[in-house]
Amino acid sequence: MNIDNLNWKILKCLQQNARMSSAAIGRQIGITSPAVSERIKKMEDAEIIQGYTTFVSPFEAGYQLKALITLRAFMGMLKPFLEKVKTYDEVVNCYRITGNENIVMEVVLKNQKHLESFIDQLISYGETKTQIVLSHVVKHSEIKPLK
Amino acid sequence: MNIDNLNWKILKCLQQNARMSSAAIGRQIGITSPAVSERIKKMEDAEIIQGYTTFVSPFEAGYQLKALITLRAFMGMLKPFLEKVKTYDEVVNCYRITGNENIVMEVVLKNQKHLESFIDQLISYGETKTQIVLSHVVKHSEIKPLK
DNA sequence: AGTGAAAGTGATATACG
DNA sequence: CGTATATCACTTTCACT
Repeated sequence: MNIDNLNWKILKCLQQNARMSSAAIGRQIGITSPAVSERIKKMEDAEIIQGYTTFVSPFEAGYQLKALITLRAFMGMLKPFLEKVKTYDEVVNCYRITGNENIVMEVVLKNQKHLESFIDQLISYGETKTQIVLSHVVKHSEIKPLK
Repeated sequence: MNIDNLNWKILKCLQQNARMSSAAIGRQIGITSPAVSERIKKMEDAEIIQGYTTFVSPFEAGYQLKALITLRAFMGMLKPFLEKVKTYDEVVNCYRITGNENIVMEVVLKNQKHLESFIDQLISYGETKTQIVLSHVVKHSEIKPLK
């Protein structure tokens, strides 16, 4: 399925505010709300739109630390880790990557003690490297059309 | 502002589907829709809720490669980079981190050629390390209450 | 802080260019 | 693929608790 100009305008609106009504989107781009709703539904069915989420402030939720943790899995420990990682509340994102290191995780933590106990849970799976996040410079910037 | 049990239930719904109506949330958690709307507005004002977004498939949008790029900025080049990075369409996330390396970016790219030209744009700011993302194992998992 | 009711607005289905 | 209309659902406001 192709993403035409109108759909890109809809995606721009929805990426900026997923709770925007079809009517409001329609007013901005110059079509009626049923037309917007139909286009959204088709993009959902085609999995161009993969879902809608809410950004909850980790800080306000009590997570005062953010870190990137890189894991170099021990022999035979990557597969068990890929299952286990889904169960950790601390892991917001987890990427499997090429190279000597296998995994990069974005994690949220209460404090240094929590970081320590979290890393302790990882040591059976492999060697870890921890980088504390000082600031989230670009946050989920929107996907734009290729030039 | 505190996040009580009811607000956590609302946040759970909204993190799973930001387009869920207040009425539908109310039915699930046992309060009326005006009560839900009011709680949502208060969490927005308190910046517990930082926004609502839509996941657009980078693949469907023509970005067939995802990578993590680490930057070790040259002396005096970090600040200019922190401004410049906001203008790159390829950068979905950018973190400033502790350690010898200053920056980790999650980037989406059309193909290897695009990766090459993107890295070329970075070399004036510092040394880069590129890790291709094989799979996004955990994708924006929801923020949950601390135990 | 939550309910219930009224008014306005939005969503959805259908018929039609 | 879009509009127009009608019906139903949702949101918002407000008086009340």
